[in-house]
Amino acid sequence: MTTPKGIATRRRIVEAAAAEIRERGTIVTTLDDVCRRSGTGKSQLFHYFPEGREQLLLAVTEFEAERVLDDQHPYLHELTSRTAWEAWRDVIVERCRNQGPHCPLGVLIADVGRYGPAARAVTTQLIRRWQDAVRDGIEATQAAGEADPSLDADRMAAAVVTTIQGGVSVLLSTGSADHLEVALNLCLDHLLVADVRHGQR
Amino acid sequence: MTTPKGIATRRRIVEAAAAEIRERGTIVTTLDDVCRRSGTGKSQLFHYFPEGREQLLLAVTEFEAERVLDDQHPYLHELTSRTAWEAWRDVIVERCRNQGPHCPLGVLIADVGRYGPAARAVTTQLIRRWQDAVRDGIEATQAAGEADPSLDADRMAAAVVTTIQGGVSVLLSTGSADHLEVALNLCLDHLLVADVRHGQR
DNA sequence: GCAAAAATGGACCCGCAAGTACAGTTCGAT
DNA sequence: ATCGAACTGTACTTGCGGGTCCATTTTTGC
Repeated sequence: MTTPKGIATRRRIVEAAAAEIRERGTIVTTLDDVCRRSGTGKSQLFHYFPEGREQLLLAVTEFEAERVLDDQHPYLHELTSRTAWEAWRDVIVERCRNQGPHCPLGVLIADVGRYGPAARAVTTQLIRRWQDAVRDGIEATQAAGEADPSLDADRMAAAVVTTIQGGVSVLLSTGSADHLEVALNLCLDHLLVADVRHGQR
Repeated sequence: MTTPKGIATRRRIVEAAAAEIRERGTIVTTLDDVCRRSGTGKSQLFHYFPEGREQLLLAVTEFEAERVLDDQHPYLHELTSRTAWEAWRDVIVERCRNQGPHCPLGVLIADVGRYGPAARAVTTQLIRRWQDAVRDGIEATQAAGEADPSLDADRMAAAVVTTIQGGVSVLLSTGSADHLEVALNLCLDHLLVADVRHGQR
């Protein structure tokens, strides 16, 4: 049905679209932009995405969701100590600060995820998967005795994910990642068992 | 320059646009939709908003921001006791749950606030004002001895606002307000001095 | 009452971007 | 080598939505 060449082309289209959307936003990204950037024509685009724009957007959503999870994977799988959590926080904050409004995650949730129910399903699943990974981390940390054992891990994970979402949301509105940092710190303070340092920052 | 009648018309236009946007989203709301709903024609619209769509969007942003703050005002100004905080939380959660994706706040931040720097400035200011109000509440609660006095009120307020944002953001993606509730609960747990009940919910 | 300004109705224009048609080319299996 | 399927290029159509024009009606200040 599809040759390697076809697969490669399709992939190029999705990547181009994802990049374009990340850099300039969903609304302003046109199919011609995508074609230009991927070095293809509309005929290819509609060949691989017969349903047109919406279908492409969905593919981009899935692509970016995978990217986000892959990106987080190495950190999420060693969340067992306070230092690991703080390192993770630093990565997130620093990445958001650098990428600003081009953060894939932000674009994904706040932008792409609202183009039809299919895309929403993908983002919902992304949140779920992410939350699961965080939950595992919390449980591991509790097992290691570094986190408050009385906390419900899944609820705490939900709160963490929500907090990140909020930080990104504020980032998109104000351009500053400070809220993200502050709110995440608060989460960690609440999660990790109190030790010497209990002031801010 | 403008007669009462004109003011009324302008107002109708803004309200119609706001409603349309709340219900169906910014991108899909067309000027003709607004005209139809407000019972006016394009000529009026461009009479009152010579700069066109963008100017209207800005007016809507300001309008909705004011609505949100007015809506919150009665609750925000008596945040002094644990019960008051919990009542406030309930109002927010319940309101979001009912309105679902039509929550003005959510649309405002995640949707409208991204159409041009002017609108973004308005949402930024909204966040700032809201955060200030929450901060006042936190300080009052601390003074009343019901909140952890070692917390930096402004930072805590930032975290609270961020959390709400996140909850709304997740709501828009998944349609569920559960994350909002869980995350807000966690915030309150962290803010209010520990008492008898320390489990979840 | 009456000019001037404000308000309104509705037809019109125009550009853009999504989507289509179709012809031509490359590939891959036999 | 060849035939059919997969792939690609280009030119086109079309609908929609932002924005304009102007003629007409209403309101306001005096």
